[in-house]
Amino acid sequence: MKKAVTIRDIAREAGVSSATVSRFLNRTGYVDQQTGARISEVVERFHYRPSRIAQSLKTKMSRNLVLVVPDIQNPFYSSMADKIQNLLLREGYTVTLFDSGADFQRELTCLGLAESIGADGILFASVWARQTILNELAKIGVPVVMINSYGACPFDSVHGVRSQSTYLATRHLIELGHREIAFAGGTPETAIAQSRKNGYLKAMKEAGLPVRQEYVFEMGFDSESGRKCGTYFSALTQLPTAICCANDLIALGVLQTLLERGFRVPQDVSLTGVDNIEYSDLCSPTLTSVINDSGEFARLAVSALLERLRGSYEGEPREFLIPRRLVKRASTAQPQRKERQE
Amino acid sequence: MKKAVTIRDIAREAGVSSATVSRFLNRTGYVDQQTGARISEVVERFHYRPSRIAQSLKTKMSRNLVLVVPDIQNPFYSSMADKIQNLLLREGYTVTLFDSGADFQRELTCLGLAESIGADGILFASVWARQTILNELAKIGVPVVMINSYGACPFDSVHGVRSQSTYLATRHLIELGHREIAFAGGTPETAIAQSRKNGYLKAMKEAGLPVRQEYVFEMGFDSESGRKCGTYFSALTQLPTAICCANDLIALGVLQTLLERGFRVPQDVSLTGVDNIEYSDLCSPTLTSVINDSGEFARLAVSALLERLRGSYEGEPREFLIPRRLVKRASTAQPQRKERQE
DNA sequence: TACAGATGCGAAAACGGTTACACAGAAGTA
DNA sequence: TACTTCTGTGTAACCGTTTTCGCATCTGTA
Repeated sequence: MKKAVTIRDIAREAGVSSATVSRFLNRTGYVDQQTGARISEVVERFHYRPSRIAQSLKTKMSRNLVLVVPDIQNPFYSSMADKIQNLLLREGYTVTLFDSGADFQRELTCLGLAESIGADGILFASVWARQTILNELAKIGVPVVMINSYGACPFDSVHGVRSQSTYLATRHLIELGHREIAFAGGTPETAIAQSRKNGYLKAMKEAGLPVRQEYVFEMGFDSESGRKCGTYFSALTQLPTAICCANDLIALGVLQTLLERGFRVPQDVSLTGVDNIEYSDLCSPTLTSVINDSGEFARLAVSALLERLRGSYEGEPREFLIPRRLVKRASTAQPQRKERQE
Repeated sequence: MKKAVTIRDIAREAGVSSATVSRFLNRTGYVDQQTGARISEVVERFHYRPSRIAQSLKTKMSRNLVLVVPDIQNPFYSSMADKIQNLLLREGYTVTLFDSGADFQRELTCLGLAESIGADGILFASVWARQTILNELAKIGVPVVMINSYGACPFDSVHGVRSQSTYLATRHLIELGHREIAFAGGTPETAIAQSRKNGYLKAMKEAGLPVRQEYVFEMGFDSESGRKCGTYFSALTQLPTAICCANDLIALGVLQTLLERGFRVPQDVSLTGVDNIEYSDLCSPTLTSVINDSGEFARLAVSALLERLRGSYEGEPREFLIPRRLVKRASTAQPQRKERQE
């Protein structure tokens, strides 16, 4: 039902052996000009394409890599996925993309799949980079690059400077004069949520500002969570003057909810996000954010993986840090409401 | 360097033949309780996973499908991709995702790749569904479902009702009282851009409204194009009172540019998009749009493809039409400026 | 002339599974 | 009892490549 034409068909038609065809196609070993031309012609005429599957079986190289992301609908990841795919395609690799839904079990499932489809390597943006996961990865035995999974691991990894994003955002808010700064966090217990929260806490602590229990709200990393978050904060008797969000999607959700409720941004409350996704510059007010350069993530992750695949680097696990930079936009301003009276 | 443990290792260890192991693993043919348990144990102990590659070679089924989209960063497609992937994973299929960048040559490249990796089927959101492409698809010889590629084709296809989206949007604007309605189109010459433009033209014609040359601007389907578009329109001596955009990304770009230039939306100009992406409800003013249910696209496309794969449907190509629905939001209102004086 | 190396090619053995076929014993049935 | 059918298993061929040998020629050089 599928392909009918094999290398042997080509060989027969061209009057040579399949070995010669193979050698010609892969430019490995000698083959006569004439013969080559003949093969070439037959290949063309038969619309022959060698079966990657058979090749993989023989060479134990599938030239297929697996990329696992927690949420392909998050623009940071879709943009990164896009760039990774382009970079790898150029090197002759295809990419099988899995969306783990930020779920621990599904992350494991994805790894199982990665193993059975015979991926040559794995790019893993894991939010649950626990021991179980790391063990599983080790068992598979192919090169791995961890993306955005904070925490020690025996693989190459690329991520932003730990806690820097929310730290920068919170510092910015503090410098503007805010004292009542809330935090809208991501999926609790994940390393990345932890890291983002720590950045906020660190900045607050450094400034000698207290962190009020009710000013920390943690849900998920999507805009829906942001909405819930916005609902929660706007229901407080005392609205914070600023909210530092763990990423832009959350911030957008918060932003919308606040506007719906009649609050003004940034007059009533300032807002910051992280990732600098396209939409943080398309909403209004535009969103102050922290650049998380998905292209840079892609480039570093891919080049690290390629080096491992080629064997051009075989040393200790490397850690690639990507510096962030704050982008001030319209959603942050000096606090205009009176400080709350105690 | 990669996997070492094969089915024969398991067989030897369990004291049976590889045939029995295979039968047990695939629940095909009889195998004794005891024997099964023994195999199971060995499989576990050796952390054995059958090689999908070898399986594919033998069965001529890779259980891998290819999905080609024009722009994975477009939320409509990333959302659709996500849903498609989930649906197919449940059926035991993995999906390899390609981003064609809405480029004709790359669409061809993707098909070539799909063929060589031995995809069992193809879900193809093609913007260039021309004869060359259709021929190539036919040559591959696996089931194909075309997504959003208007125009006759010999494969199952799923798309919105032709021209309906922008037609609904334009009608809405007309009903609000607009007469000077501009159109911000997508990549010219693509079938989908054509279709969207036709919807606009049709509504205008029906209402007896003239379409002014300078009120039609066509670029691409992304927000950057939208920005260019916004710049263009705002430079006109006479701004239209409404702009119908070919999708939400364009609309968001237009929206931002207009706001930057000091125009008010919808007071100075009303704006509509298509797709109803998440962000059309997160920006402000929220964007009037036309629902393009990516989940419905995913479901229909997947079920059509599965039927073909299983052979449970083998008849003529089917065309699945997905109806749209307008979502009125804050970006559209009655025109408030005086009609232009001629 | 003789020999080493380069060139061109084919036979056949893998790679790791699936499956058609064969066979034997157990169970059911007439 | 004699037959069929059902169970349970092994042998071996095969899927479409790559690749190791080995064997010819051909070329250049001493």
